[in-house]
Amino acid sequence: MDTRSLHFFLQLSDNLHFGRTSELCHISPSALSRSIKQLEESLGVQLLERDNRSVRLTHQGQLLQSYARDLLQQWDSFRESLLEGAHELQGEISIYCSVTASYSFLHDILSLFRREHPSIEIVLHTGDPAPGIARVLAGKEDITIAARPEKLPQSLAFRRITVSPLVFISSLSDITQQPCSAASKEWAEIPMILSEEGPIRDHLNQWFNDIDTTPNVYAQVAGHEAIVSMVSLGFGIGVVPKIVLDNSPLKDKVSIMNNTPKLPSYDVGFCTLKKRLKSPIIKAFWSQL
Amino acid sequence: MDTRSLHFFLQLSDNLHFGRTSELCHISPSALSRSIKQLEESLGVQLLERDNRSVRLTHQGQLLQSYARDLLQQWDSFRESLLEGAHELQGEISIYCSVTASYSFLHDILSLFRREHPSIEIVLHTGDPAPGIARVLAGKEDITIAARPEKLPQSLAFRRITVSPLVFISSLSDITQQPCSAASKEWAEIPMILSEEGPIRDHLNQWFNDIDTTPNVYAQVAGHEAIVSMVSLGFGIGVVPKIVLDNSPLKDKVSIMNNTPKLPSYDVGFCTLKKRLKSPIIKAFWSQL
DNA sequence: CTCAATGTTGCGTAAAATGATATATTTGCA
DNA sequence: TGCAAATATATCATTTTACGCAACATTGAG
Repeated sequence: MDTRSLHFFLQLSDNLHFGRTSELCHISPSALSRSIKQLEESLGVQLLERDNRSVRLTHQGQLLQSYARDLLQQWDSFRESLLEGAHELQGEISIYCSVTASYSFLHDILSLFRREHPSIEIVLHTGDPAPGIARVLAGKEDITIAARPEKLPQSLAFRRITVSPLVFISSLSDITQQPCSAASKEWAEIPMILSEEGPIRDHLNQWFNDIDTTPNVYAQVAGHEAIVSMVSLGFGIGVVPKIVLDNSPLKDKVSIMNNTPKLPSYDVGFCTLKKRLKSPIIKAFWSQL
Repeated sequence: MDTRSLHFFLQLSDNLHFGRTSELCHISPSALSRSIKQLEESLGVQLLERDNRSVRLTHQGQLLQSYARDLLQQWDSFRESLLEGAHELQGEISIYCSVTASYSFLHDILSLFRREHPSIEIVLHTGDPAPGIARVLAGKEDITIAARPEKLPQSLAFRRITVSPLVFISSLSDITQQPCSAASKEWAEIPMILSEEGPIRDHLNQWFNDIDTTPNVYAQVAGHEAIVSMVSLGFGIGVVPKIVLDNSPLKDKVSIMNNTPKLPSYDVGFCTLKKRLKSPIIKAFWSQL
């Protein structure tokens, strides 16, 4: 079945005349005759009773007439609705980031994006940003907000949002001595609250290595917010990007330590697969950053 | 749009893999690729985002997926219903005859026909049988019950039901003298109630011509039943087929006259266009007679 | 860095559709 | 009764379209 044949049939069923119909359809009479015959064969029923002088619809022909009318009309409507919808981008975009990021950067960006592309649904997952890049690589998410890793896979596109220094934090009420220089061996004794994985953990491992010390890991947690929480309770010293602290309701409960050597800065930004940028939806989001 | 392309698209949208889909559809990958591309062009929207490694549906693709599923399923259902309906004859058959005919012959025939072909609708028009044949010739009716005319047009098929003598009838209470022989000149005085047209009128004209008389026409009416009615009221003498009298509730109010010369018999039967017998519905009716 | 996987494109061939013409049949008219 | 017009269909040469094979471009994995 194709729409062309149905159009021919409809036209023919209206004026019941092969010659006139073939002119209206801009085909030769023989082509029309064959088209109808073929339609009848594909359906297995006779649609028209032909006489050398007249043409009339059979019962099945009448049924097809009304059915085909509906079908074609609905198909046209559907096609139009597709085209209308094509003018504005539609679809879904999934974003993975930390709670902090969703509060700080993402809110403004999403509200702007929503205004520009109201038909794109945004699926937001929050959690520990450390596995964000892995999730993007695995295709589980379109975009993540994450720290730029040491070596960015070539398949990834990265757009920096901000640079935030990594800071050591300790509880205000903590009576533990605060080491200030790399020479101090007291680091080995101080309980540390660290990320399980991710660039920060890598940096810290390097940092401890530089001062020839092995950290005394009190707890490994997932999520920067949890680190702040545990530090504020006096469980130990933690390391978080300063921006996490700025957005934390517990920021008054902890203090920033001024250690040397400094940790590298936390390069935070959007991250997606380069090939996903070919998708108009992702591209629209990306180009708005 | 044709159903084949839609089937391809549906299969592809399910497993999102050109290679596997092309095998399932028994076509080459290139044919599949081109078919989808063509579908996209005909709709004016992109249905799938292709990557050399993956395929995913766009928003419009998802819309088409659900639409096409419905469309194809409904089309299949419709096709089946057409085929089911094709086993038994369906349609309409229009019959024109006199009230008498519908009472006498038609009832039994129609009840049998109805039992054999319950899906054929019967449209019954009753009236003066004289114009019946003209109506059939004009295509206004499929079948009529009528007297066989002197010269039957070649395009008509005729199947006799019965032969009924034409009889003169007069009112029982009528005091007018009843002429019994052709010699009588009194015919010219007797008021006659005649059909407007039709074979009976032709026969009567001939009959009066044979006895060298011109009828005194009191009334020209349409419909045999009306003649009986007027005769019974004593308005004059009429001529009707005997079968009309047999089926008339007024048959006790009139008497049959025994005149000479006799009128020819009324050859009554079914009549239809020969070419209409090619229609299975008409043929079914005809072959049942 | 090479290899395998995958969608797409070029090209030659096969199939299908098309239009012009011829044909069979019927209707209308002289 | 016979002839011309009308009409759907069969036939055949031509054009258009679809198809499959092979080659290609791109990408991801080991």
